[in-house]
Order: sequence, then structure tokens, then C-alpha cells
Amino acid sequence: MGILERKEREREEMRRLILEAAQKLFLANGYEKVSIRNIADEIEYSPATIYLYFKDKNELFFALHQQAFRKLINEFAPIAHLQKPMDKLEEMGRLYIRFAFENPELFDLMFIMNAPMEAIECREDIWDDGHQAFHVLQNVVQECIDSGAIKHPDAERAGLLIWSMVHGLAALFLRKRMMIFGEERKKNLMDEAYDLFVQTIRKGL
Amino acid sequence: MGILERKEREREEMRRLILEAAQKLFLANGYEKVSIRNIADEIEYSPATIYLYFKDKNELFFALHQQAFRKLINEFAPIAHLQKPMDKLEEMGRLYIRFAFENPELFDLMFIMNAPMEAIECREDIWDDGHQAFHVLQNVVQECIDSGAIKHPDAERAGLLIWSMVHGLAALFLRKRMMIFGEERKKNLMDEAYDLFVQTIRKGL
DNA sequence: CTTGTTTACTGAACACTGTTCATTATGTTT
DNA sequence: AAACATAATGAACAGTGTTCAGTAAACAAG
Repeated sequence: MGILERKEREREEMRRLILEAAQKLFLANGYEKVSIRNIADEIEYSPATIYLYFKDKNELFFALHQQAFRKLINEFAPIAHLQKPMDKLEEMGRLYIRFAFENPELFDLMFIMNAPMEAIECREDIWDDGHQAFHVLQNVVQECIDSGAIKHPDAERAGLLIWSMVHGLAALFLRKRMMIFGEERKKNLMDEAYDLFVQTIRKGL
Repeated sequence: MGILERKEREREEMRRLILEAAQKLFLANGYEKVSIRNIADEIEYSPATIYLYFKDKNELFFALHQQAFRKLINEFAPIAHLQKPMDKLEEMGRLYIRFAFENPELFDLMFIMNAPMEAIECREDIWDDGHQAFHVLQNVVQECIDSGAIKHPDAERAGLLIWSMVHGLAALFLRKRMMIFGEERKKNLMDEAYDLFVQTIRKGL
């Protein structure tokens, strides 16, 4: 009965093909400017075919969103080589911000856009990637607590505080809300603000 | 020559009418689900008429964006009655988050959506409302520095740090990224994280 | 090998979208 | 009253996400 398995393989292969084309076009032209028809053209299939593999555009976004999370978690890997927990935390924040700068479209999909979350509405248990990524952070925070570098005892709470701060910095920048600081000042100001953040939590958290 | 003035008044009145209808529909149905045609129907004019008063949809968004900033700045007014600068800062953060919860669509427009910023691309000097709102924060931070409550000497840098933190918290919540914490836990966790934030900057900033 | 059946795919359509523009209707000036 | 300026519009353009009846190919059974 290898035939059903082959069908399943072909189905999986087709999903991969669609996602690859979608990713390529999105990264090249931005989400706003890519339509289902563009993606269909890229893979040389009819637009209707895409709907045989994804319920709607949001589900396609969610699939890419999952891939992007895997990429981010991979980029966090090098922190394991650092000795001091607090250094790990500091480096994680920097990696988060660097990821946002180098992959603005992916970052958008992962943390800002509504579309991917609308695909899993009312199924909060399903969002494994988010869970996983936050746990990487939470574990490092726990290490900081265990080593006495962070005094506050709740790693989840402290983790959210740290995530929010770093995310806020990246999100305000990417969504052009730092225009108020001027074109060449804003990048420096971000680095300075991040340094100040690290300094502050080392002292007070 | 009162006739030109009347024309100008009528023009201003029409802009107001459009913005009012747009605001009403957006708040009722969300930005995604309201079209220029819907707005035109609401005011009983042709869609093309709207383009006589606004260059495009982004410019309409930007006009609403300006109004929303005025509203936020107004909501900050009560902090003036507080004595201690640090209490002012704490309350401002809470007001920012409350504003985000009570006016998610406006918050979106002001700090998350791309559309309004695309209307003023390359004209960074023009975005007065953003400047003004940040200055309200920066002034309070300066008071904190002057009174010795905050040790770090740069109010702009510290202001951005604080804005980013509070904004991150609100933005992650509104864009449903706190789903990972569970439906009923997330609201509490936010409050806890904000308390921890206040505690941390009181100690370490 | 010829049936019948399941599956994969598509063309065309539906109901929208933002935006433009020639044409009409209205108000103002000479 | 005739000439002009302005405001408003209907209709169109080129696109959007999505659905669905119909077709063609792959498979299973006789």
C-alpha cells in the first residue's frame, strides 16, 4: 500500500512548493504586494489549486509564521556557549533585535501581523512555536534567578518584562514610530536604549 | 470677500464629515472591513468625492491618527496633579496601557499600522503629534532625573526605554501574542509584569 | 484491456477593493 | 444672460480573495 504514502509525500511536496514560492515573493515584494494569483503564477499552477492545500491566505501566513519561528530559535542557539546566564540574556535580546532588522518581514509575521493569529483563533493550545520560543527565554531567565543575578523569583513574569521591552524597541522601529528622533539618530538611540535596559535589569531586576 | 472663507469652511466641514463617518465605521467594524465605498455610503456621497478631500486612503488614516494622538495626550492630563515625578511616570504607563485596551483600533493606528506613516513618508519633520506625545513623557522623565529618582542623566534615552517597555506589553497583547500564556492568565500576567517593571526602574534606572 | 470511480486541477465567475477621469450639475463672476 | 470655475458623480480599470462546476488524469475492479 505504498501508494497512499506516495500521495501523502506528493501532497507534502506541493505544500512545500507553495510555501517556498510564497516566502520568496513576500520577502522580495512585501506582504501587501503579493497576491494568491502571484504565488500561483510563480509555481505555474492555477490560483484555485492553492486552496486545495491551504484553507485560506491566513493559513498560508500561519505556515510561514511557523517556519520563521524555527529560524529564530535556531539563531538563539549560539547563546548556549556563553557561561554567565546574564550574558546569555543580554545576547538573546541583541539577537532578537538583530533578527528583526535583518528579517523585517519574518518578524512582522511572527509578532505583529494579525493574519497568522487569525488562522488559529480559538485554538490557543496549537501555537507550539510561540510557546517554545518563549521557553528558551524563560529558561535563561530561570538560570539568572538560580545564579542570583536576578532577584525576582518569577521567571515567567520577568521573562515577559524582558520580551516586552526588547520587542517594543524593535516594533516601534520597524513600524517607523522612531521617525520622531531623526533619521540618523534613531539607530544609535536604539542601541543606547538597549544598553541602558541591560544595565537597568542587571541592577534592579 | 467672505465667499472664499465660506468655501474654506465648507471644505473643512466636509473633511470633518468624512473623518467622522470613517472613524465611526472603523471603530465599529475594524479597519480591514471598511472600504472607501462604505464611508461614501455612510455620508451619502459618491466614493470619488472622498478623493477630492483626501489624496488616498493612507492620508485619511493619517488624519484619524492625528486626532487619536490628541485624545491620548488629553488622557495624560491628570498626571499633572500628582506630586512625585516617579508616580507621574508610573501613572503615565498605566494610562498608555489602559488607552490601548479601551481604544485598540486607535492604538493600532497610532503605533502599529503602516498606513498612516506611509502618508508622510520622507517628511519626518511633519509628524508633530508623535513628537508632542513623546515630549510629554520626556518631560516627566526629566523631572525624575532632576529629583534624583532616576540616576541616568539622558531623558531621551530613558524615555525611549520606558516607552518601548510599555508599548511592547500593550502591542504583544493586542496582537494576540500572549495567547501562549492562556486566556485568563494573560491579563493578570500583564499587570504583574508592569508592576515588576515599575519596581525595576525605581531600583535600577 | 475496458470499465467505473476517485482524485487533482482549472477557467470562469462572484463580490469585492482603491483609484481615476470624462462628464454633468451647480454656483459664481462678468 | 453668457462665460467660467468648481463640486460631484457614474462608470470604468485593474486588481483582490475565494468558490465551484466541469475536465482530465490516475487508479481499482471486473
